[in-house]
Order: sequence, then C-alpha cells, then structure tokens
Amino acid sequence: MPKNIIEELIDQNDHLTEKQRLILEAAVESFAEKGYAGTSTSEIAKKAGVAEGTIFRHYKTKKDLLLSIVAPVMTKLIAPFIIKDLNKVLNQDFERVEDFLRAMIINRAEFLNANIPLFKILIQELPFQPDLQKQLKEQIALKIYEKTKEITLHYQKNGQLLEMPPYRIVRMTATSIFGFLLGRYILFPEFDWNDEEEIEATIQFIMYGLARKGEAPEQA
Amino acid sequence: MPKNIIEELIDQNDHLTEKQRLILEAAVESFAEKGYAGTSTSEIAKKAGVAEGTIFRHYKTKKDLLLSIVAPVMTKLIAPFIIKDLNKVLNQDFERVEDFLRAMIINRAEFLNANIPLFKILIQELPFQPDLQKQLKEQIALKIYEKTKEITLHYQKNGQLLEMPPYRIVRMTATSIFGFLLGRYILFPEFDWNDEEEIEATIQFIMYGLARKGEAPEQA
Amino acid sequence: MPKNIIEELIDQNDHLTEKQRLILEAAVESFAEKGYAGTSTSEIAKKAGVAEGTIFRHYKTKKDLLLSIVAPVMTKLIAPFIIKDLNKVLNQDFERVEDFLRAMIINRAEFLNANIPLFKILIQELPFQPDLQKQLKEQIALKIYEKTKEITLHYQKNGQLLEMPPYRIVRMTATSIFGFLLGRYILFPEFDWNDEEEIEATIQFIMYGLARKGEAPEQA
Amino acid sequence: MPKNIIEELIDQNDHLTEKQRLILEAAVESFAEKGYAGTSTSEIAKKAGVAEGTIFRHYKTKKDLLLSIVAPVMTKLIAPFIIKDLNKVLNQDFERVEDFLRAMIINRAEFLNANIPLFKILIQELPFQPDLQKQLKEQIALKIYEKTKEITLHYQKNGQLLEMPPYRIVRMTATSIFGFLLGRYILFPEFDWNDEEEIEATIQFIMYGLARKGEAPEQA
DNA sequence: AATGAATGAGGATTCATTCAT
DNA sequence: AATGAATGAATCCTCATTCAT
Repeated sequence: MPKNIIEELIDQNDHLTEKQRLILEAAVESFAEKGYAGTSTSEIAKKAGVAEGTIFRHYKTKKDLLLSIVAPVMTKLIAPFIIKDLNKVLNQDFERVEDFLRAMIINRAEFLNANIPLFKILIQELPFQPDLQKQLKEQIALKIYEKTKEITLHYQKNGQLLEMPPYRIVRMTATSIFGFLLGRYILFPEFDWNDEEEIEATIQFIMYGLARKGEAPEQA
Repeated sequence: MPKNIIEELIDQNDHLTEKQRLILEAAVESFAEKGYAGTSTSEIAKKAGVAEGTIFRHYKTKKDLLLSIVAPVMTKLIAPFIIKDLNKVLNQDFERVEDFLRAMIINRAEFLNANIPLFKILIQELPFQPDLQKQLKEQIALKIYEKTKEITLHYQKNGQLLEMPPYRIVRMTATSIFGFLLGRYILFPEFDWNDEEEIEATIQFIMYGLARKGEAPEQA
Repeated sequence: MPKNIIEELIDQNDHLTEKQRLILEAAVESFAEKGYAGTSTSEIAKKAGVAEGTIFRHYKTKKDLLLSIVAPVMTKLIAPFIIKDLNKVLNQDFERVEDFLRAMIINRAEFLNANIPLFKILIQELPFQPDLQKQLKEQIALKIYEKTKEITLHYQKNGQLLEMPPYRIVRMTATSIFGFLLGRYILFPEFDWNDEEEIEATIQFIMYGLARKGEAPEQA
Repeated sequence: MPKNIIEELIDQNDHLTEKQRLILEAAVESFAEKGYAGTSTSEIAKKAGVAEGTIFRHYKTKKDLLLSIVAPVMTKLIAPFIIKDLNKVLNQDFERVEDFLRAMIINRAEFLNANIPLFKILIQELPFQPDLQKQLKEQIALKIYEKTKEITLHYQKNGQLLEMPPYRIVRMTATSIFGFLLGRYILFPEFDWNDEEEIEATIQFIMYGLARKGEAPEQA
C-alpha cells in the first residue's frame, strides 16, 4: 500500500517506462524546490538522466508535465481527505467526534508527510493554473461540502456538535487540522515535535476551545 | 489613513516619480496574477506604460523590484502586534480575550483586504526566496512570538486562558483567524459572507470549541 | 601539415561539428576586424550562418569563445622554442648564431603569416583579459626565458655572443625580429618586400651589434 | 612645459570648461583601462562627477569623445618624435649618432612615461579606427620617411652609418628603441630597471650593428 | 523509443543618446 | 550650461521545443 502518490501513479500506469518514472521524479523534486516557472526542462532532463528530447516525447509541453503531476494530486490527496475516511465514520466506526478527528489527523499527517513535494507544488501552482482552480472549486469543494454535511449532521444529531452551518464547522475543523500540519511538516519540520501530545491538544482545541472556566468539562 | 501599502510607499517616499508609481502598481498586479518568475519585465513595462529601461533605472534587478514590494508587507504585517495591540491589552483596553480577538481580527481583515495582491505575492514567493524566508523567520516570527507570548501570559494569569504552552495557543488562534481570512478574502471572496456573524463565530470557536454540552456557556 | 591554428583545432578535435567550425571561423574573423567587445554574438551567428543559440550550446559564454580561440595561440607560439629549436642548438644543428636566427625568423614568420587574424586578436585583447596576461606572463614568458637563456649561454660560451645579461640579449633579438615581422605582416603587408634580403639584413643587424669582436669599441 | 598631452590640450583650448576637463581625464583613464568598447559613457560620467547628459553636450557621440582624445596624440606623440628632435640633429647639436640616439631615447622615454594611458588607447584603437590608420600611414609615416631620410643621409655622408636603405635603418633603430620602451614602461614597469645602463646598451646594440667599420665582416 | 544538436523567440539587463526642466 | 530621467534598440544568454539520426 504505497502512500506516495508518485509511486501509485507509476504502479497504476503499467505503460510507464523507466525513463518516464525518472522524469516524473525529477520533475516533482525540481518543481517543489524552485517552482514551475523557475525550473527548466533541461534541468529536469539532467536530473532524470535522460535527453532533453525524451521529456517531450512523453509530455507534449512543459505544462503537460506539470499537469500530469498535479492533477492526480488533486483527486488523490484532497478527495480522500474527505471521502475515504468518511465511510468509516458513517459506518459507526467512531462513536465520538474526538476519535474521528484523531483518525483523520493521523491518516492525513502520514499522507502529507509522504507527499510533501507534491503538496508544495500544488499550493504554489494553484494561483496560476485556472484549470486546477476550477477543478478544485467545482469538484473537490462541492464533494467536500456534501459529504461533510452528512458527517456534521450525524454528530449534530447525536448531540456531540453545536448547531451551526456545516460549512462553518468544516472550515474551523479543517483550518485547525491544516494549521497543525502546516506548522508540523512545512514551516517548522526541524522543530522537536511531540506528535501525540500535539494531536491531542488540537483535538481538544477543536472540541472545547481555549477558555479556562471552572465549570469547563474535563480538559487535558 | 491609507491601509494600502503601495499607497503608503508612494506617500511616504516623496522622491518616487510618477513612473515609479506606475511601475510598482503594474508589478504588483502582474506578480500577483502570474507569479514572479512567470512575469517578464517587458510585460510590466508595457502594463505600466513605461520603457523597459526605465524599470532598471529605478530597480537594479527584477528581484530588487520584487523585494521593494514584498519587504514592506512583512514589516507592516506585524506592526499592530508590536506597537498598538500589546499596550492596549496591558492597559486593560481589552479586558476580555474575546474583545482582543475581535479587534485583532477586524484590524487584520482590513489590512488583508486592502493588500490582497501583495499578500498573494508574499505567499507565492516565500518558498523560493531564501532572503525573505530568513527575514520572516528570524525577525518577524520572533517578534510576533515574543509579543503574543506576553499577551497570552497576561490572559492566562487572570484566568481567561487555559494553561498551555504559549506557542500552541498562538498557533491555534492564528490558525483559526487566518483560516477565516483565507476563506473570506482569498478562496471564496465571491461568497455572500455575513462578516459580523462569521467573526463572532470564529471568536466563539477559539474560545469554546465545537462541542455541544449541557453545561456549555452561552453560544451565538 | 597545417600551420593555421584554427585548422589544427578542427583537425585535432574530431568531435567538432561543422557548426562549431563555422562559429570559430566567423568569430576569428569578426574579433580580428572589430575587436572582442565590438563584436556581438548575433553578428557572429549571422556570419557563421547559425542560430545565435547554437553559439551558446558550444561555448558557455562569449568570453569562453574568445578563450577557446586565443589560448591555443599562446601555447603554439612557443612550441618551437621549447620543443625543437633548443635541441637543434645543443646538437650543433645550428653551429652559428646566424643560422639559428635565420631558422627562427623563417619559422616564426610562417607561423605569424598563417595566423595573422589570431595574432591581432591576441594582441588586442591581452590588455583587457587578466586571465591571458597571467597565463602569458607566468607560463609562456617564463618558459621562453628559460629556454632562450640556455641558448644564449650556449652561444656565449663558445664566444659567438657578447657577455651581457641574457634577458637583454633576448629582448634585443626578439625586438628586432618582432619589429621586422610587425612591419612585414601587420603594418605594411602591401609593401613589396624582398623577404630574403630583409631577413639577412635583420640577422646582420642583430649580429654585429651583439657579436664580440676584438676590434669592437668600448662596450658597456 | 607640460609633457602630458591632456594638460596641453586643456592649456591650449581656453574654451574648455572644468567639466570638459574632468570628462577628458575620466575618459582617458577608462579607455586605457578597459578599452573604448568596454567603457560605458555612464561610467565616464560617474568617474568625472558629471551628469550623463553633460558628456553629450560637449561631444556629440561617444566616438567623438574618443577621437578628441586620440587625434591629438597622433600629431603630438608621433610627429615630434621625428620632427622636433630632428632639427637639433640637423643643427649639428649632435655630432655623433650615439648622442643623437641618446637624446632621442631619453626625450621619448619621458614623453611616453607622461602619457602611458594615451599610448595604450592609441595602440588599442588603431586596428578598429580606419580614420586613424589612414591618418597614421599617410601623414605621419610619410613625414617620418622624409625626415629620417635626411637624418640618415646626413650620418651616412659623414661615414657614421652603413650604406643601407634609410627605411631599413629607421625600422631597426625605431624597433630597438621602441622595444626597450615597451618593456620598460608597458610590459614590465614593476621590474627594477637601471635606466642609464639599459639605454647605453640599447645604443651600443644599435650602433655596432649599424656601424661601418673596416674590420666588419661581409655585409649585405 | 531515445537522443542531443539546433533553433529562434523571448528573457533580463545595458547603453548611447535625447530632452524637458 | 547642466542635469538626469527616460528611452528603446541592442546585448548576452536561456529555454521550450523540434527533428534528423
């Protein structure tokens, strides 16, 4: 079960040659490091150990190469964030919101950690690729909204979550989780993180906020 | 009282020519739209209605032009943290954390709203500009952390905030605020936002989390 | 047996493309005519019948192109001093100084005549290319001086040359030979020269200024 | 009695402003150091401490500036080499060739020493300025030939010089003197020269190659 | 399929020159 | 006379892309 999307891409596409694999890997590394516009195809060719022409035999243009990398990320990285784990929740695997959140954070953290370069590329190029923006907004965001509404309603019905528009609950939860992951893996990866403690604190925060009150429920 | 940094730049630097203003404005627009590496100087010149050589009379290199735009954002970004807000907190101008947060969110929202293109540029170029990274990490982030630590300790002492490492409180608060601002101004600006309600909900979330409990305090 | 250095370059480097040959020839012609700084790469490309980019595929920079032309001149310039002529002198192939000088003049005249454009380039660019200056002074000049010192000492020992610091004998001989070659091939090539007579006169001039003869007047 | 040609230029042209002087001096320095094509007008302006536009108020083009420097050198530096000192000789100030040569060498050495930058410029630019070449060949060279013929004939008549075409005697003499000056002031100025000894040796070299003596071996 | 030499449009930057002040 | 901001052509060089091998 490969977590790395590039490996998945290669595994799933049997027709991919060795050279194509090398090109893809080199491109991911370079794009993540210097950005799409800041990376030259000759650089990629050199890093991949192939001739310049070989790249264009497999990818019609440089942008084609980028899209062949980024597009799968969109569907593989973001969609599952919501969809795959959602089923477990709906199947009652997690009675409490806390448990759902914990599973989600750990799962996504592993996933992000295995795909950091891809993530960087996605974030960097989104603003300049209207195609991707559209795809992200219309397909992914829509799915998220529909599915999370179900989750939210589920936990709201059994009294675990406040009555609040689902989009807002999703935003706040996602924001808090992503804020943690961003600091953990992108901004300060060199910091000495105590992952378990930090994850529990994040869950606590999402659930019970920051206020200290005498009558507050059990806090960590 | 202009909130827009480019306007401030022009107002404060009397020696800035009309041409320089045009160049700066064109550069901001282009960089925000297509990224630094994706924008050519000839493009900027054309958009500014200026000869290409004129750009290089005022900014030695293209990167110089970028830095003259981005650097001020970094310092202006943290100005209120350092100068105004800490004193207000210590002077009891904000007795309750909620009030402090509300002021902060509104203040930063205004700032962000007035400088969206600059922000996009800053975020896009940070990964590729080690200069900026260093400046941000060593100077800006450190100052923010020191000041927010003081604020946090202040509210922890008078019992309004949980006992928790300040960096974590700062992260969670910042994450939640930035998550709101991101959705509001960058990702879905066209959505019909009820700003006041959303801000109050964000404050509530930071303070009291998402859990519904019988003994929970008054919720919005 | 090509005397022309460019031809040698091409003959010796089998990997040199047709295009590279054209570029080299065009560059030599242009540099000799208008100087290095006065020649544009687009000009060279046009004259060579090649795309401008092709130049930079073979020579990383314009200066690289210059050096690839000039550097060989420096080494070929001294080849006969080092390799052939010294041995001939020591082996008594040239019993008399006159014979050695005659051989040297003819040899260098042929060489110069076959490489006039290269020579012009070398002389023109020396003052502005510290690399070349250093190379010339430290490597070439030193080797020439060492070898010529040996030759001088040889002829001084057998009584054919005056007792005088070798550097001075070298200077005066070189000066006289180079003075002839300069007039003959660079300054007044269109003049109707009687080569044999001029060479003999030059030898005579050198000799009967340097020759030690009993009847000579007071010498310094 | 200024020996420096630039000073002379300024002294003789009363209409030259302070700024023009500064420009001329800066241009001479820069051209000598980096060549005409390698020097930018803005560089000259900065070194002269004037505005860029000021240069073009006084010299219509960059080449105009060069010619205003180089042209006088041609007439002042080379013509006097022959003409001025010639009169002394013809006036019998120097009975012996040796004395004439000594006076000539010393005079020209001083002159060259005072005008090294100008000299470098002249030599560097001659190959690329057909105007100057023509001027040099037709005017200067012609005068040289006429005048030196007189000198040569004079000393040939009174038996001090060999019977030989005057151009050849001039070439060999000039070559030897210039060879010394070149080494002394241009190539190896940092070397510890014993000027007097070197000059005498040069004279001896010239003389006892050219002198007609009963005991001399067969001459051409 | 793979190569890599060749291309030429386009990139950032420089520069001689102009002109309004 | 002097300035220096402005110009835009030209410079060196890079790069995505093509194509003969």
